[in-house]
Amino acid sequence: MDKYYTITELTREFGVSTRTLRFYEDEGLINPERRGRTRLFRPADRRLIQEILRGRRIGFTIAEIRDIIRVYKDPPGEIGQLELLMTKVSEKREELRQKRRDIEETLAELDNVEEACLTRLAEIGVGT
Amino acid sequence: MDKYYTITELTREFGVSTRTLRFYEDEGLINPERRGRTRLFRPADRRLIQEILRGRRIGFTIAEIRDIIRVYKDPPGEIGQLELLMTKVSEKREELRQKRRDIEETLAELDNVEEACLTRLAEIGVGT
DNA sequence: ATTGACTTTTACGTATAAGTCAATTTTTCC
DNA sequence: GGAAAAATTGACTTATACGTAAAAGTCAAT
Repeated sequence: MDKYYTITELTREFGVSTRTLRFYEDEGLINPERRGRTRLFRPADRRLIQEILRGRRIGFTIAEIRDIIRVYKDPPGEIGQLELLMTKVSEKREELRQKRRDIEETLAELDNVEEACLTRLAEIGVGT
Repeated sequence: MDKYYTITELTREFGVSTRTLRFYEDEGLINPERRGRTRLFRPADRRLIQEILRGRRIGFTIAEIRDIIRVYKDPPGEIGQLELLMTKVSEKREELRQKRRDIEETLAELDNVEEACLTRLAEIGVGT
């Protein structure tokens, strides 16, 4: 049987527009099959879209996401390319760790904001 | 004495341009003092800039950063406003937690990418 | 064969968050 | 006090990631 998805099924599941998925195809991130002109998304495409959106949430650019995806499909054969890629991977890793720290700190700050709100609410609530 | 910083000191420290800091001022995120027309940044401004850049790294928009900053300066007096803010805080918290999960997963993936590279390198290395 | 819901392509438009440039002040330093 | 360095402003430009509109094509069901 080999299940496939229509474009709108996926837009609904992931909360994106058809334009977005077609854009990702134009950018070479996904390559759904076709029946006539209509795109047929396979489970593999669906998983890829999940990855793309995850990258997007983290703030990767399309180009960066493309780089990462490409390695899975087809790790480069040239030593220079491989080393370049590994350097990039290291950089990304550092960047992500920094982001994680940023997130931790901001989460702590949100706690403060919330507390300030509660205090203020209490002040107002008592007075009335 | 009360130390203050010039705009270029801060641009160097944080790796942003003067235009960026002025942009943040235009957007109402910071309010450095002036001596004549020249901006004088106090430690408080500096800390604020750190926060702004942290927010930026995480991917917050200027508007969102402004919202968060505003609460510190001046928590709103209206109950409705406070409740609205707390709702936003909750949403942000969820968003950040999602982002943290995304980061964890992507870090794990980068490990795989790296391993694929190493494997490939070994393959090539042995053959030559 | 028509309706309705969906999908396609192409092309141009838009918002965000700055970056760039150039022309002036302003400050600093000797 | 005058040159050099630094800072300011306004206007314009840029890149990314889609949005939107138009004009057809597709398909299943009535």
